[in-house]
Amino acid sequence: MTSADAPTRTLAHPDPEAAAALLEAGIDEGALCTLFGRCRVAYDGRASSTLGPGDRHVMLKPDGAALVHTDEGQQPVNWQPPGCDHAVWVDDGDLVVESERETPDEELAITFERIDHAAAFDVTDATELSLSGTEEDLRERILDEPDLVEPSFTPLATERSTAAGAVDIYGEDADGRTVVVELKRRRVGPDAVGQLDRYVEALTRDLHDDADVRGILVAPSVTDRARELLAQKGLEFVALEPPET
Amino acid sequence: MTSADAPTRTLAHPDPEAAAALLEAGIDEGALCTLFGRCRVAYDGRASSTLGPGDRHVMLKPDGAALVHTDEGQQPVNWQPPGCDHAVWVDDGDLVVESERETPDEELAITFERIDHAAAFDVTDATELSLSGTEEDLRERILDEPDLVEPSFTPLATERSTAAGAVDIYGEDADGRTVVVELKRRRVGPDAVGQLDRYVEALTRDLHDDADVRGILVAPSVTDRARELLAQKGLEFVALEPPET
DNA sequence: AGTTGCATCTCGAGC
DNA sequence: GCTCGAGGTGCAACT
Repeated sequence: MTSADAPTRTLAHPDPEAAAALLEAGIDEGALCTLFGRCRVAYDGRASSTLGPGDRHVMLKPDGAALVHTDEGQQPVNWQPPGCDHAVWVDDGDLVVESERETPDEELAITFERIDHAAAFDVTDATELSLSGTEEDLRERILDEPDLVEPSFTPLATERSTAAGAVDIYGEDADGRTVVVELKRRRVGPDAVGQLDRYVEALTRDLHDDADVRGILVAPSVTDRARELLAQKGLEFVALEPPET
Repeated sequence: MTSADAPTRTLAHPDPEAAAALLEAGIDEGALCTLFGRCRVAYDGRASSTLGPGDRHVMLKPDGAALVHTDEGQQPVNWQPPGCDHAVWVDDGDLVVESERETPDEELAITFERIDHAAAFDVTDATELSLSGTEEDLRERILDEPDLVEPSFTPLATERSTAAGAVDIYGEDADGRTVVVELKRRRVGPDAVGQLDRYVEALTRDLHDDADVRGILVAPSVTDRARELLAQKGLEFVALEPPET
């Protein structure tokens, strides 16, 4: 492991200048950089926020993302999306990390009054995540075995576009009636009913032949309120989960 | 800074046993722990996923959250929510980090074949984020100055409950007609129209006096499709943003 | 514990 | 670039 590769560089309790040098080099080289220490954070863009002094972990990604994590929560307390430009400097003895973008105009500024740790990691990761149990898996399950929706259900198209958007599965029932199927990988609430209702209304309008269009919500389960809404709208529910594999 | 405090402990290129010892101690003491190195990841719970070998940054929080970050994206490629139990051991020469919870039963397993860096940070952060530009700010703006919705609009309640859920602002117009206002802090699409429509229908039903209920969507702007849906449903739109401060 | 809706949601696909 | 909907969404408030 030669220093020319310099795959990982760390500094314990660096002064602001040393930390800034490490970060600048790391950002320049496409490294993933981290900081830990006591800092204040200010954000302004789609909204605005300020955060007083506290110990936090900061990550700067080579794609321009920035993350500020406290000791709690899965979500960062402050962040900046990929595509931002990171900049670092020393202001009045404090290390300042700024990450900004345009469209929308957003800026995140982190001011460290104490730096416990700084690091730059060379990172390569071409591997893609393999995920199962998604809505797409549920769709494939139904296309494989349409009777799971109801006997003699016939899928005719997926992602069929309507004036209200694309419906998950478009098909017809044993009597030749048009059926709109909306899929959800998990238990559904009122929003999913509204979505299905929009599609059914749009399709009824599109077909303009007064033939009633059936709407079926397919999900593992429904909340009470969603079930009431379904009844009100004359829509149906079929309990079905994505396959386990 | 004494070793009894041990506020920050780091290891460069530790062997699996040393890393495991650091992590175990850090988890035990409520420290925020990080790892960087080449690893594989497997998740099983609400869905299932696998991720082949690659360089990633792993964070274990004292509240039980776990985050696996690659070089790209704001979101972790794998994670575990707060409330999980972290466990660490060495298996066949590899460091294994596992984080699991029940309700729902979920498990995340990270296997390191190379460890570049391990750290444990003592972290305290009582500071709360101050955020502005939210939907609540928009609501307060309207309650302060109801004419922003329309002249002589009178708010009567916020979060008024209906059979379809709580409406943002419930009030009446200059003619005494019931008005339902749905607020959005940013540009709205079809989903927001569906939401407003649900509330208007529920309230019309609740009041059961055939007095028509007006529905007004208040947001910075609307998409074309949402505008069409509003027209179809006989709902209205008022352009208004959250205050800048 | 379950439900509901907001979020600086993020992210990807389609247009 | 915008739009739309999925997401292992997370998250807080409320029941």
